[in-house]
Amino acid sequence: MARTWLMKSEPYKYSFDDLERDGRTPWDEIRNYQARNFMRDDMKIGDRVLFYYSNVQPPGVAGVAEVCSEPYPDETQFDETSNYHDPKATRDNPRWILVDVKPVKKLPRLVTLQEIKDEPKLQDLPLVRRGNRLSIMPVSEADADLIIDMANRPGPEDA
DNA sequence: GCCAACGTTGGC
DNA sequence: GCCAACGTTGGC
Repeated sequence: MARTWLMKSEPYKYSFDDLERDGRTPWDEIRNYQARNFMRDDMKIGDRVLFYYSNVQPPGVAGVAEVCSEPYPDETQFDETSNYHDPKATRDNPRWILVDVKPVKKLPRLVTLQEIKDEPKLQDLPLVRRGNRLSIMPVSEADADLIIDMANRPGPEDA
């Protein structure tokens, strides 16, 4: 049974438009064990992904993507010139594992964090809970469906 | 730019 | 294995 995930990206580094241009991308540079474990242990090809814009004004969900590879090592951990180089990682014993993601559809508009906070049905989303710093988190099918649905309705500022 | 809330590191 | 110090995330 396919699941849904929310994955954060800073759009000035990598946006949904970039993903559409590239066709697919390795979800690299994740250096958090919990986020890695989701990719390594729980994600399956075909799982749905909500592509979330963080660290911008306003933050929110911009598009739908899909997991499109088995887990494999993040190349940036082996690159000594990268900020994400991990001296303790080796080819035989890689520490950071990722999956590839491909675009499905850009949402008609951004569903903002504020809207998600204002929606009573979405209060169980890890995103709106205190101290959420996870860059990858599971989302229930119902919550994901609702967020996608919200993108097809007018935003609060259009009301 | 600030800072709260977290995760990680390393000395002990 | 504890925990203080430090670094990072990310909304505001």
